Amino acid sequence: MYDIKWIRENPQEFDLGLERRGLQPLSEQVLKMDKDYRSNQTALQEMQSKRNTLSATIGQVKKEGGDVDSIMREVSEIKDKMAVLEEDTKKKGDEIFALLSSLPNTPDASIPTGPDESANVVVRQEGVIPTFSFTPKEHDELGANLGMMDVEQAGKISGARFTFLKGPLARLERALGQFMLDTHTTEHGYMEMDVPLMVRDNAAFGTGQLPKFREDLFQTTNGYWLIPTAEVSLTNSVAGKILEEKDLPLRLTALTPCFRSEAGSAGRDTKGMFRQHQFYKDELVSITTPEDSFNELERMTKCAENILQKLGLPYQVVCLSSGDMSFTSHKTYDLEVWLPGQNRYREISSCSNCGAFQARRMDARFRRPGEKGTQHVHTLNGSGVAVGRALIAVMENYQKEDGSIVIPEVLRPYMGGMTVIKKD
RNA sequence: GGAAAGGUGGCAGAGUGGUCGAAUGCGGCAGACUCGAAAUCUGUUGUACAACUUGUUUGUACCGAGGGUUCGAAUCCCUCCCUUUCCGCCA
Repeated sequence: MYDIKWIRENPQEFDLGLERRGLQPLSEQVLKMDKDYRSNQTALQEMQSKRNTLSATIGQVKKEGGDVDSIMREVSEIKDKMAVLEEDTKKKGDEIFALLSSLPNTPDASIPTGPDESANVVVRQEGVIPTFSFTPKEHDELGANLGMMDVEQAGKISGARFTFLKGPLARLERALGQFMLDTHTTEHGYMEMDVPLMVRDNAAFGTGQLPKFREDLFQTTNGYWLIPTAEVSLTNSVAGKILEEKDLPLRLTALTPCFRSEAGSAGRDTKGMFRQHQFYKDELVSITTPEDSFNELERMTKCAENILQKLGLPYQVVCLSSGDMSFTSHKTYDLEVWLPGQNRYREISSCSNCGAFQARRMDARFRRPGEKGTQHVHTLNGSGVAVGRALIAVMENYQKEDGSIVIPEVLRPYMGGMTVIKKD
């Protein structure tokens, strides 16, 4: 959500941001709407002021036993005019709000401009891509051969994009989630949170899923939205609040299931459990001051990277281009993990600085000591990391020729000391 | 799900149609007293938007949310949300 005052002061910057997003300039239209709205508002306020004064006079005169008929008639006339103006003003205000809330965040000056992922820039690559003396298999084949992954049966009871995991493989997924959560809370200073998985409209609006992306979400029969990421609940934990500067940054993490309809991705990644309607993800959220948010983005990305490093998974960090970034983001780094079975890097995490974009939508503010008024906080979110995809990455990177999977050192304590998963 | 009582400023808590943005207490901030602190005393203390003469200015809105009644609503009416208590059900 844009700050209308900022648009008034930086119309050309506003248009440039839209252009980099592949959209038409709008500043002229927005400023015209804004001007009309404000002149309406001023006229309306003058009427309200007059009405208030006259009404107060009525009270006064009545007390003194005077005659109030003529004043009441006067107020009546004002009221009639007000009703019309009021309606028009509300309409104008709603139109501006609807337009502004449908526009994506401005891309930061530091990120590449481009229409889509082709313009993304690889920032760095870490880890060693493993070599195999055999042709490495994809995770779904490995899982099926082990007898621990059943997509077919899941399809029978739930349809496409669901999976059963069994035995040690199910435990490995749980181990990954616990390992991530423990690492973020004990080493990275994040506070563990347990959050609602179902939210109302206003929360989904706050983080930017609504109104534009409702078709990507699942909704219950009584109107709740299933969270597509814990970002929704974690970030909205400060919705409507005025925080103290000394309490920032807030660093929050939660391990939750995520629910996505995957409406726009029919036919993509249909094999195995790469793209599911339901998956676990450890989410990181930071609430910061405006001056700290860019440093926090670097820090958050490192926290997510640390998980992949500890797991011994090779990956690259990609700075997303203006055309590939999500709706709410100001700057985004994706972490792409190496998948030997697919022989390429695939997204496993996305860390974004949303600036004040979400904070304005949910009215999350902070106060500086000694300063009057409030400012919106900056919000950041990142996957730290997607658990289902981490499972895939571990399976494919740690596979042996006989189809067994070596368990990474850091996960063994979570696996009761088990070192390898093999068919029994 | 049934019944009842409620939702007021950072917190507690008055206010049931007319200078109520809202008493009072606590907290916060500033000052006095003090070598300093505590106690005490004095003052001050919400948010957002708009306007212009950009000011310790003026106006408007905000007492859970949205509607309504009225010349005038924190106060009356309707709908919704939330909280608490009791009952029922339940992991």
